[in-house]
Amino acid sequence: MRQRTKRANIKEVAAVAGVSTQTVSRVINASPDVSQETRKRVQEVIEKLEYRPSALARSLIRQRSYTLGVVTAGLKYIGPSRTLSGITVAAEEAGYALLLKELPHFDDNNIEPIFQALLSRHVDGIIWAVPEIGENRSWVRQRPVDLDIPIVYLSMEPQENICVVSINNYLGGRMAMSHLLEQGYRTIGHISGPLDWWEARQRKLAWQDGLKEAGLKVQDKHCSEGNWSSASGAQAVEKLFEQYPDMDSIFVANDQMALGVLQVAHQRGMRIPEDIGIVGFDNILESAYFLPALTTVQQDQYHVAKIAVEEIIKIIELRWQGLDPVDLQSIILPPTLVVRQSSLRVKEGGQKQ
Amino acid sequence: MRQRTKRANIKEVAAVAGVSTQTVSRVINASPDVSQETRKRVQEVIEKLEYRPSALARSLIRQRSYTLGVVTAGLKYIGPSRTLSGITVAAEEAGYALLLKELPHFDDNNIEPIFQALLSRHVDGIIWAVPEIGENRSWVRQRPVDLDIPIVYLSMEPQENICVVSINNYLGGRMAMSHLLEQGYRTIGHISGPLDWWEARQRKLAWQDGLKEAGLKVQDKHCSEGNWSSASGAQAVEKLFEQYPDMDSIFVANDQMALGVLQVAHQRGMRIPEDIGIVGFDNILESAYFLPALTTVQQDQYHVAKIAVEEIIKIIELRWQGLDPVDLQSIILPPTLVVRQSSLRVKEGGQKQ
DNA sequence: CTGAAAGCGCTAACAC
DNA sequence: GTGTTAGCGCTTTCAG
Repeated sequence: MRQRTKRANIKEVAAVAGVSTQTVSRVINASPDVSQETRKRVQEVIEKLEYRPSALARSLIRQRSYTLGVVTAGLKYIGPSRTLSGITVAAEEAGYALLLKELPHFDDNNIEPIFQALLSRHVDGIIWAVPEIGENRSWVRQRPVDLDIPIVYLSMEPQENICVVSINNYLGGRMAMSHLLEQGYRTIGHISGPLDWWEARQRKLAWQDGLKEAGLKVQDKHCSEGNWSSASGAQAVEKLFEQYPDMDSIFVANDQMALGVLQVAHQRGMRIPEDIGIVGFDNILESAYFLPALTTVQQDQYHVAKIAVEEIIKIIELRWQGLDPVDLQSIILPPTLVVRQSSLRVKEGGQKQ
Repeated sequence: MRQRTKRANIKEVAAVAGVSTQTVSRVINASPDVSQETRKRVQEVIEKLEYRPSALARSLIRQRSYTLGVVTAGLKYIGPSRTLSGITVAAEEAGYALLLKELPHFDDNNIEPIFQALLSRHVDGIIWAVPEIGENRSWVRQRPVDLDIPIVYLSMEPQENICVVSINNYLGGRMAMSHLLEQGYRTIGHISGPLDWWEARQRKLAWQDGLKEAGLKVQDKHCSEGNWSSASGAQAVEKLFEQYPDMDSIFVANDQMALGVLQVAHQRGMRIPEDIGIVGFDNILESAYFLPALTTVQQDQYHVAKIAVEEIIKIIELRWQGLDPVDLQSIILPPTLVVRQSSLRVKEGGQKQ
């Protein structure tokens, strides 16, 4: 019933055009060594037959697939999916296809099948977009050594001779702290992410160092650990109010937890930012509409992703030319602070509140 | 410096094991026609050489890649990425790899390059996970006809002889309306999504029909159109308060816009759910932590995705066996209502508020 | 049970 | 400029 036409291949085009497959190959690869007439004739046949070269066959013979493997985790959360979106945009721009794998858990360490699936499909490189958590990087020093393709890592502690592209989480935390201090807050608590996450540790460290440098004391009970969710933020802040009654502000390690904090503060009848100042991290789309609008540290995941794709392609190109880049460099990008009402205690002159 | 070992191929394995490549092929494909000893010897060599078959070469000769193309859009938003996550899980389970393409815009109609990129890499099927908007489906009746692989569509109006897997948006809207009516609300407004979205139209229709069936009147000025963002929700509700001062509740077409609504209502000193009841749609993770917690319609995107992957694989298998499924069926799944404080005006006995 | 030959769709290296 | 030969890594006949 349904008419399905099989896609034409290079042989058919060659036969119809009355040339060899090699000549067709030259035409589709824009080789200069073809006469005008031949080129035109072949192109017409290509049009007529709607011939499209097989990327698969090309990959096999060229030993180059123009495909990147992307390994991610927690796509149902907004951070990882924003990153992935940045990767798709950058890859499209660079003319690369994307083979996607999602780990079932953030701390999955069963990476062998992932690598095999990707390698058996001849990806030219891998972008490891899973955040560093616990021991889920234990393989990094071993695995890539016998790999003949490059890997670029996102969101992990930079190491010797691997390429990491990441936001500077520590700097972001310091920016949040400086802002709170400028606003006159002095007893600043912290709600951290899960401390087996590298990013969570970086942000917490910034809180500690920020206080220390301001000559303020840091105590364990001034910090509470959440799991990034709004629920955990609500729970953590309850605990913090108990352990640290004098607290006048909180640096919360992400926006979702900050949302939970806002809810609890509201229930307790606390005014924000007067009674308690709040700064989040991430700048998710909704944070401008929290009550009150949330001050937060913005990570430009699009930019990170773009750089990561460009970096890996650069390495692929170099290797292809036989030039192995001797020292792989990590790239750490600065975040930006987005000031909104939740922390704006000092009303400045022209300051839009 | 760095030692990179090229991956072994089937020839090397055959040579080392002292057999032909076909025998190796039989072993890796678990064919029964190999003697125990030969099999064992070959397997040992495979281990030693860490041989892994090339999926690429296999795809070429078998004309089957065990790879699905996924086309998505708006990955930076939570809906599309939850869907994608469901697809990755289901595909992994089924042993299929995923080639990912993201359209630059939701209403992109330049689909030819997308198809070519996917087809040239020999995907076995395509999951079109872009919501139906405006004319971005104009190609559906044409394009797939001359395609020799199946397509399954998500989030679109079911049509003859194509396979759509979707949540029943209309039913979800009706559930929201029934709930509000049960709670005694009578003057129910609606904030719709952009009406060029099929899903937005379905939800609005449910609002209209819900009112009509309850014997209540429907007026244009009782509805305002947003663009799914919190900002637009805030704007839409301002307009609605003006146009419909008697309004006692609002069915908002998604949770993000509902967040904007909550903010405006709060600023106006309105109590929720007493002065105004709010129901959202989507059940995003944060909605349980809005102020107050948001009643909403839950879409199980994981389930939709799982069904979609299973369906497409079923069709692929059938075609592979030469049995073209004559009539492609669409599958429409029911959502569920999640009741929270924002709409709970009637305090029942055992009802947890 | 095993192997030889052919070929999936394309391109590299060489002839002419 | 163009065609021929060989082969990427694998599987599918078909002999034996």
